[in-house]
Amino acid sequence: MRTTEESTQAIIESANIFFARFGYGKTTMTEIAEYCDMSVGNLYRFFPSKLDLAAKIVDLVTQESVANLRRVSARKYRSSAARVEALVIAELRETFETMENRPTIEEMGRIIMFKRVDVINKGLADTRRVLEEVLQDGIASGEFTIPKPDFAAEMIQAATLKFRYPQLWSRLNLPALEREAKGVVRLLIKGVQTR
Amino acid sequence: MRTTEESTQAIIESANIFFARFGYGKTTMTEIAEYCDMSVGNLYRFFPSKLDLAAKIVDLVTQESVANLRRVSARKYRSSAARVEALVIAELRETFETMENRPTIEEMGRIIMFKRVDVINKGLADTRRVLEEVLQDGIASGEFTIPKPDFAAEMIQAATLKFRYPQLWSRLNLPALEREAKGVVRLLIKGVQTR
DNA sequence: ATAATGAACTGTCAAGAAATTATTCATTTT
DNA sequence: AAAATGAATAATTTCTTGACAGTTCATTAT
Repeated sequence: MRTTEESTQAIIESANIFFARFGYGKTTMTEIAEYCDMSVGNLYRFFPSKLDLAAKIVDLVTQESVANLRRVSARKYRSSAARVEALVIAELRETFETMENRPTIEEMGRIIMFKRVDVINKGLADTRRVLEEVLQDGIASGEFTIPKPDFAAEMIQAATLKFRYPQLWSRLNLPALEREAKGVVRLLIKGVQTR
Repeated sequence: MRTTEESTQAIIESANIFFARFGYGKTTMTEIAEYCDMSVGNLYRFFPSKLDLAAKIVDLVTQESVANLRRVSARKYRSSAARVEALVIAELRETFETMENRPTIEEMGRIIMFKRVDVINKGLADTRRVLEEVLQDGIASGEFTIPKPDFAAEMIQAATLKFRYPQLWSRLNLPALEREAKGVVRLLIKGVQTR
């Protein structure tokens, strides 16, 4: 006899396994339900639709990604500028690898992007917060002069769009993308460095 | 009795009309040929495939767009920085409008992007050259300090990806996109301005 | 009364057939 | 010989229909 919370967790785990393995489209709600010893009708008492379940998975994947960026940010760097660069490169690598090696996850992300953009925007906002904290540190240390760090973080995020899931718009390989990302980041950093 | 050049031009005009009106997929080579009083077999003596014909149209549309950017660049501005901003905004507006009001052209551009990326890259290179010339002017006037203007132009182009055909990745309306583009451009410009 | 079920209902997908269109080439025209 | 044609060939798209899957709800179980 499971609690509501336990059932919810079991469904999420089951969905995670099936979506990752077979993709969103090929996974049926019936097999997700069966995997946690539940009827498909009962599953709908916990999640109102298949899309909502996928949104939850994408949200969890994104939070995992944000946590990873925080770990990258927490390492030792010689400057806040280097820290910003490390964040952008980390995100480039992670999204590049997702598209290369986890196509089912990437496809699900794309579906969520069209049908549940709020989930994507939340992920972007969380990511942006990590970046903003780094900018704040740079301000505190005197390295950066930024009137509005939240706005600057937003601008940097917009300017580095090309380096998230880059295969969508570029045929460059990862080393070339990293070089380009570093070039863009250097230019942006010069725009916020204390003169 | 037409010359080869005249026949080629007639085909291009015919294709332009039909592709713009009905879209690439819905237009048949037979109707393009008929419109210029030619058999469909003869049409293939001028263009090896339907895709090649579309690539030519996209190329011409792109050259038109580059010429427009040159006109924008040629206006009077108080600074090279303002000129760069005007270029980015002009491209944003033009691509936004194409997606909104000329969906058949946009769709054809997308097909060419996947199947004939060389045409797209050529268009980007031509656009970048306009930007580079503006950067060169800024260097000559002492406004900018840029070691490699061709590289800087490339970086600026990468950083402003979001503002070409923006509806592909954003739900913001045009005014909001312009504000964001200006924010990004200001940051980039601060990265190249003479200190 | 609440929780769970599984078949029915509704909507979507996929495979195969039919229709359409891109392309070729044997034939005709110039 | 070179240019043009239009039907044949090959490839792609569209349509049809049965299968499949998302979702609901009458019924059963707790």
